[in-house]
Amino acid sequence: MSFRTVWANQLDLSLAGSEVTIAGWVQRRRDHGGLIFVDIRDRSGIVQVVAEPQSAVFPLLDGLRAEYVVSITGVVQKRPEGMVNREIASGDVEIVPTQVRVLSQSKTPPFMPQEAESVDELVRLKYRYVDLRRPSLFNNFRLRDKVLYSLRTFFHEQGFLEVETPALARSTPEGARDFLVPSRVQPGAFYALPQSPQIFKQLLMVAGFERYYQIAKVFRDEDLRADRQPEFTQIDVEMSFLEREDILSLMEMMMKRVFADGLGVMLEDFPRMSWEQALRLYGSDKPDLRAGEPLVDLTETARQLDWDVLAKAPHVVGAVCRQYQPSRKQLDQWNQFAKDHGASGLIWLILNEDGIRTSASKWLSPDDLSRFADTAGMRPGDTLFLVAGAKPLAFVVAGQLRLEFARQENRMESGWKFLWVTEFPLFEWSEDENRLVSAHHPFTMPMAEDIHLLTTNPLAVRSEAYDVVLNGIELASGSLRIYQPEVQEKIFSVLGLSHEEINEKFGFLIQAFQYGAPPHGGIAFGLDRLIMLMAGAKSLRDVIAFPKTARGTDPLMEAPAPVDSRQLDELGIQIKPQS
RNA sequence: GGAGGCGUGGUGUAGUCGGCCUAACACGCAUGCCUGUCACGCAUGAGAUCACGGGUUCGAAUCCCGUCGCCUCCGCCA
Repeated sequence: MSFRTVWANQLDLSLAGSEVTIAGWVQRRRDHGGLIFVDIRDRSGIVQVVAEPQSAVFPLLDGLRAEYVVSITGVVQKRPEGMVNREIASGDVEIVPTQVRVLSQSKTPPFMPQEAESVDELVRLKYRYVDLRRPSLFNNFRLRDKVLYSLRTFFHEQGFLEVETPALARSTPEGARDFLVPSRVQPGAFYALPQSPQIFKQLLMVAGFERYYQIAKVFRDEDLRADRQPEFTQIDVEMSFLEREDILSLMEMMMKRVFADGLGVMLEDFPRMSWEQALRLYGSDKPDLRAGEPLVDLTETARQLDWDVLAKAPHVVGAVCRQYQPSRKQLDQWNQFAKDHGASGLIWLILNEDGIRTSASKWLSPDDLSRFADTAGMRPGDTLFLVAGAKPLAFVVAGQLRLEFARQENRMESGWKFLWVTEFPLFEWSEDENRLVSAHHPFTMPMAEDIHLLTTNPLAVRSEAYDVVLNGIELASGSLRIYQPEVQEKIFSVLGLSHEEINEKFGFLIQAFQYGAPPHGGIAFGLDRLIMLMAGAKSLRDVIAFPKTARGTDPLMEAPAPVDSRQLDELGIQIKPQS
């Protein structure tokens, strides 16, 4: 006797009269004294079982409680006239049981799966297996599986090999804090869990694998957010003998395939934008194209003024809010918003049929005002916010204002707004360390036309790096890699790494590149973020089966946890008392 | 490292400017009644260290100090 012959959502009128066996959990029991209804839930849906007192299995149904696991055999019966439930797939029918097997009893659960939505997340994580029973969560994993299947099919068709790389690797400088794993065999030495399989995948290119991918777990010991977990999954890709364009179009094809297979959505071609453009047009390296029009650069218009605050500002950036007439209080709030984000203040212009109101009426003539309004493309009813300041700041603040306005006023367009951001700077200045650091990572290839600036003006050097941005979220990041050892050494020296450090940290990579490295490049997508966006989930926790809390703990296993002193002894580790 | 929000039966909340709280309501749970429900209905009942520790007070869920936990954001995340 099998546990199950059909899924709950397969039951419909076509099966009326036939005998079936269903298996699942008791979702609810409705006891009418003489008549008992029991809803049975499996991962496909729900079906109603009904029994009258004269039924041989009536006492068994009577004894069922929430979340008992049962297998029920019975005859599918068309529901009486007017008793159809349109809410569930099997709502036309019900099962009249002939055999009820209680496979497993359940204690009263801390919460019912169907009410979990409103339950405290800590409780849900502690009883994650109950939480995961609710369809809305389960469906995220169905989608995740679909996407992974689609990805693997795509990669396989395109000649990629799925290759696993070590989880026990070595700590590398630069980048996020590593999770360390002590070695027992080499006392005092540590492995590091990979922040990405970066070096391994490049070594695979040197090895001639040509096209590699991996659904790779990676680890970063940094503080967490709704969209950040300490361990997460990357779609890691690397390929040889391809130009940047080839890589971008292949990866774009991949995303289109995934959205078609996963959601039935046909994506349009992704627009391209340089990092410089992204900053100037959206004040961000991950523009959200749903949030309306780009910023307007009004620096030139400001130059003509007598008023130094604007005329002498390095940049004056405008954000146009269409059909928006803010109140006095709202204007104050926007001003505070700008200050909170580092601007010295905010100038506003409100255009109406009867003229322009402004916070700068003392300094700007009517002519000045209309020049601004014209240049910014204002129409009656619009509000223009101006931010003056230095290069990144003025754009960034205006960009954040643009975003926040769209959010607050519900102006976000719907849909999937992808874009490529390219030509990132190769280096950034680190105030903390008082030195240049890699913007992407130290193996990123500089753009050929900028190589001559490496020593003279390194901050102006652009790189062959590219990001995929979806709805304002960084989804993927990649680059062409340096494959000439002399260029790599040059980069290391600009980064201020000594030969000893280079040899100690990256010697193996430099050495590998001396044995025939092909031109290569790659990219890594955040799989969890992708699924989160596709599923419309608010947190990564909703697309990871057993996620960690914001403090990095797992309430279910109660990890991390202290270990036995014998384990520490074996590792030669002593715990310092907390000060 | 910093900021904010939250913490009251199993779950969700009310009560929080000190007393009428011997802590309320809904869901859940238990028992009984009920033959067409699907958030079944009705009745009865059990169930609470008011996160933890300290303090103020005649009196603390409520005020003060500290700690812990959860969530969100900034820093951080090549």
